[in-house]
Amino acid sequence: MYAHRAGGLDSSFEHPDTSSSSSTRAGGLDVFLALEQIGGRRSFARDEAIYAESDPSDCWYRVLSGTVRICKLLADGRRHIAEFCFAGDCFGLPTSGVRVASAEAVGDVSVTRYPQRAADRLIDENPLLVRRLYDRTLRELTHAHTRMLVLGRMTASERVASFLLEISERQDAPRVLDLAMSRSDVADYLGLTIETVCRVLSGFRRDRIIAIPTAHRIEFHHRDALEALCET
Amino acid sequence: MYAHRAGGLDSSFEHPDTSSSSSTRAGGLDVFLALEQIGGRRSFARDEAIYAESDPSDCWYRVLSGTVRICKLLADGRRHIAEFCFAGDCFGLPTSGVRVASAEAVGDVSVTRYPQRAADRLIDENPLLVRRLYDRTLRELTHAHTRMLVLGRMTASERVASFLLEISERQDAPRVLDLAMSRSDVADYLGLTIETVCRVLSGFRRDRIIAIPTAHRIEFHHRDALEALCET
DNA sequence: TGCGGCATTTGATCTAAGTTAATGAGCCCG
DNA sequence: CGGGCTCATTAACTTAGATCAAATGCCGCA
Repeated sequence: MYAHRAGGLDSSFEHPDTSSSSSTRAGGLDVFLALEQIGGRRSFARDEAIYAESDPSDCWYRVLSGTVRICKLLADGRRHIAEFCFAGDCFGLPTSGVRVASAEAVGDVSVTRYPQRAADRLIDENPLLVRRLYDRTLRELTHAHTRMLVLGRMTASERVASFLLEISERQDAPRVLDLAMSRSDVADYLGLTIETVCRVLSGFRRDRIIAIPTAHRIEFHHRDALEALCET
Repeated sequence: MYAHRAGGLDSSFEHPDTSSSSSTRAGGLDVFLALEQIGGRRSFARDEAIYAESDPSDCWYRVLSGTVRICKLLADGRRHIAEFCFAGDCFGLPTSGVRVASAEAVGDVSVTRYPQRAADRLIDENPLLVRRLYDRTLRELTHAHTRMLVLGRMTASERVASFLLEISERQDAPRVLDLAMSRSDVADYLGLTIETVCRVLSGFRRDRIIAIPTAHRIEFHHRDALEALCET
């Protein structure tokens, strides 16, 4: 349930963990290295927009450092965060010519930017690359399905527990958690309000399941209690 | 908002609408025709399982006729429907060796079944096929993001309105809607209860936005009112 | 045509989470 | 070092939607 690591926008090019038996090299050419060549580095400050909804979509990105949030807005300002992207994660892959969500820097962020045209050419030339991107996207889709279950059917406590475990697994730190994002980001990711997120976290702390030394640091005392909460 | 057609598990092989400039033919071989060759036909009765969660995943499917639901369950029986698949839609594409959701026939259903091994071989030989599957999966991911917004941030009325419009667009019938699925399926798709779905539909009927001649048939009288409800 | 069973609808409460509001804790900058 | 931010937390109250309960309607079948 909470094992999102393989599902999200993660998995670096360098450490593919797909079931594909294909080698990374094709005719002596490292296709992923080639992809790195065409990417340019960009930096964004906290809360800066990387792209906005309805922008033309002519490139995609990979996070080098920091955290990115992918957001969708309703007309009245309600916000939903579709995904958080950490170092190694890709985002903004093209589904049409126009962005269907915005991307913003949670803190200071640096990314590699891949122009669509050049990446497309590379993709057309390198079947392995498509295969890799395809496998990655299928895993993202699995993650999306898990998130739908969370948003559609889980209680506030279950959502927060699954969030803590998900982020912890993606950060690969089982005992402690550094949250780059605000309570408001967490709430919009989980379909809750800030206040509910706070109340649930305080509840977990009262029950000695976690400690919260500072607002953005969580220590796990009874990880099993959190795991029990989001058992499928 | 409600324009899910391009997003879902739809788009037949015959009518690709991707931005890929590649032709369907490679060296005179129609790769999609080849894919059809390796598929075997299967039929399932109403409520029959096509596969179950945690089953080994050694094939995938394409709907020929009828409607399929993709479900995930929580330990205590809470259910979520990740997707409805109609004629032409694919489902059960492999993300790992094990099913992460179950697939069930909503009514009587017939499908084409593609053995994983043979399809994989075909995919390794035909870069165009991966490219097509990749594009399709990216569109599914976009649809999944829209669904997350619906589940995370929309009210009951907005969810039901977006559902009616989504299904109507996928069925390509703008004035009338035949729902293959029960109220319970709709509720589990939208993260609501049966009763709430009924109440919202009754409300729409009271407001003369729709008519409900039979429980499984909806007529649109003021489509614009539904569209206004789920304006992003 | 009438009967049984299931799905749907409607109504009456209940409650989890939202809303509103007040307070507290960092933290940046002068 | 201290004042004024913003963000987080806590508490009081409200509400949308869930739950519980009771018709109602519809369809297959004898």
